[in-house]
Amino acid sequence: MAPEVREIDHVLPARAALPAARAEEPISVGLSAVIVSVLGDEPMVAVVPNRGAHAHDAALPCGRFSPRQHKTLEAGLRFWVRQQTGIELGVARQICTLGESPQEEFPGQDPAVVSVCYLAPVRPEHCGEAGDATWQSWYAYFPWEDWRRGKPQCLSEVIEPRLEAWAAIALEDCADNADHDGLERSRRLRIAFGRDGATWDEEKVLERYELLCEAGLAGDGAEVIQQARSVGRLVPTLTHPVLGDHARVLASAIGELRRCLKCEPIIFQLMPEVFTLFELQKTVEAILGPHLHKQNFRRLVESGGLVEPTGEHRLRTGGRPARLYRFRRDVVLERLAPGVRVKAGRG
Amino acid sequence: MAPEVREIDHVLPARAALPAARAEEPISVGLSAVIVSVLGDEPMVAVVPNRGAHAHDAALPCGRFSPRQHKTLEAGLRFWVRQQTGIELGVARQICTLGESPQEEFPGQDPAVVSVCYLAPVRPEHCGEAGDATWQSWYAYFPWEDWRRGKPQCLSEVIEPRLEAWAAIALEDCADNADHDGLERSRRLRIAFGRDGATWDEEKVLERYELLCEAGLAGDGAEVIQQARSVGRLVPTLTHPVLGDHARVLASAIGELRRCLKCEPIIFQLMPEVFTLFELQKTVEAILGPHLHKQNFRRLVESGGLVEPTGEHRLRTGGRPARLYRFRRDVVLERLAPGVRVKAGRG
DNA sequence: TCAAAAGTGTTATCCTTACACCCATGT
DNA sequence: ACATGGGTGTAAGGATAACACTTTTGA
Repeated sequence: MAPEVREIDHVLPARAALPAARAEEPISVGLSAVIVSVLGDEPMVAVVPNRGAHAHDAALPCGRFSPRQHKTLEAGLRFWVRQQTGIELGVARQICTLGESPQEEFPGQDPAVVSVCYLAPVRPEHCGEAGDATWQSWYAYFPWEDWRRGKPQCLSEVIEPRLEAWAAIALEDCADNADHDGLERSRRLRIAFGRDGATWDEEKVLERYELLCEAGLAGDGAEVIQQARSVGRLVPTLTHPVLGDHARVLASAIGELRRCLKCEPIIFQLMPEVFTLFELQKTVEAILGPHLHKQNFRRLVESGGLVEPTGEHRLRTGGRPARLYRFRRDVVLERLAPGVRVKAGRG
Repeated sequence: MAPEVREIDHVLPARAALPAARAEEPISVGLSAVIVSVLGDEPMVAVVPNRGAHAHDAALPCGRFSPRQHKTLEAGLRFWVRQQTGIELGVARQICTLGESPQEEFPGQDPAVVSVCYLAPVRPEHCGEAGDATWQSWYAYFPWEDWRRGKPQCLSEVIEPRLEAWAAIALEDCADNADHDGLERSRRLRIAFGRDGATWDEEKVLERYELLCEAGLAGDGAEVIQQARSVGRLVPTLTHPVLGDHARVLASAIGELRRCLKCEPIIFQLMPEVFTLFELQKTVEAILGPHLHKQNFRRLVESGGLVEPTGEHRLRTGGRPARLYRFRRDVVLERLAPGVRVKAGRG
């Protein structure tokens, strides 16, 4: 073949001459990181102060991908995270790529942005110094996801009634095109929020957040906080700090973490080298909600070959000294989906 | 805030003045689609003729994302797929985003490419006219993944011996830095290919492909085809047609499909509106490999509420007429992970 | 008549769930 | 002493895997 044929061609074999395919169109590629850890039984995410134009209190660590400087997307991510938080990431897994169109008001001025988003678990012992970054409980952003003390108040008292109303309105307004909005809304509600006999699925974090946004209950959030205050009782407000588009990314990341907790040993990337089974359970529960009672959880994890005792013990646990355990790295050779196989649903 | 503050800032809050963050650097964003279907018990992927410089016989349908023309990444994807194959996509799920650095030989000439890749299942009845595209069995690219007739020959006779050798060489060469290459290699081999007592995990398609590439057994492929022929018997060659980087994408997509088959009703996006349980089983087996015998599969899927009988029957099945079934869309309201819960492993 | 596929029924086994109960430490 | 968490045993229940067997068609 002729030498002037360009590498790019194997990715774009056909119709490269169409206007849609001009290379000159400037696109910038962003990288964002959801850096999670569990500190003192609380699931945390690293956020950095936001200096942008929007009324967001904080943002996820992020930056622009520069192919000249970084060989891979992940290398770029590590660079920005190191820069902004001082954290040296271990593993990072891609969760999604979002496209954001340029603002209508300033056409041609902003390059369009595509954001590649990552989930990066960090052990608690590496969370000490984090530069400008701070750790924030992720339930501060999504209080309805926190079932550790039973069903959250804000769900029953604020979210559910208002979502029902929102679905009902749609039913009246467009009763004719049923499968489009009306029926769809209440159906989505049932699925995402476990209404009406359906079960709450802790993995559907993004679905729930998107419904709340559509219903005006999350997103910019101002309206909701007022609503919550007007109830007159102590009601958790929805979305204290505002993350803007990054809230969607955080929601995806939480969902993904909850999902893969069950079939991969990813939980051990959030644990210190040695730990007690109780600590492990608390960490799992921080992420998923309460699930198993002690005895069964222990059996599950020990007889499942996920952990092995170190022989050491930990004193001052509040009770009897506890055996210390470590992750048994060989599980991945023996079992097929070596996660914490807690059953989705109550426990 | 001042009006000249740009929208982009909320994505890039910090250190925007660093050289790494220049907006002028040209990056092009590609979109690729792995369009899968199951035609006559064979899992297929849509490929288009490759007009590029490389010796690839074909490529996945793909194109460049143009934010001016398409509101979202998915809209862009649909555009290119329609253009190149005539197929109107139903659902499409993102599977990964790959970064590809510019070629060293032509510095500054090629804009760097980031590819966002999608998996799109298509029903067999929509596969008739596909423009320039053709349907290719995905096992043509990855014959070692096809366990429908037992363990594939090419695995035992070509791949396994050569991979073992490849791992052994590394062990000798660098016996000192054990955890880096040597031990790593044989460990990865065990995990990906189920060697040495470990079980074959059908979901690890990408891991296997990457190992084969590293070992020189896949990728450009020429060497392997020679090897396979030299055996003298009828041995399936590895990677007949060559897809270049798109093979990685295809591998990811197959893995993802196999994964989510088990916990989502995605299989029904590959089935016609009505079908027999046998057809359903054949489709599942085409994707995963053989797993359950008939009776248990039927019970699983029927008592699991995934399907409901239509009341109709299909004649000329080769045997007794079979009941026709349809997908019960309400499962998603009742069950938590409503997939075809076939156990990973033999059946 | 036979092969092939559709169906029915039953049993053994494993895994999960749930409950009851004892142990060791710090306050 | 008692609260708190650590740790053991065991029985009930449900889901799955494996088996054997009958039915109905087309060639």
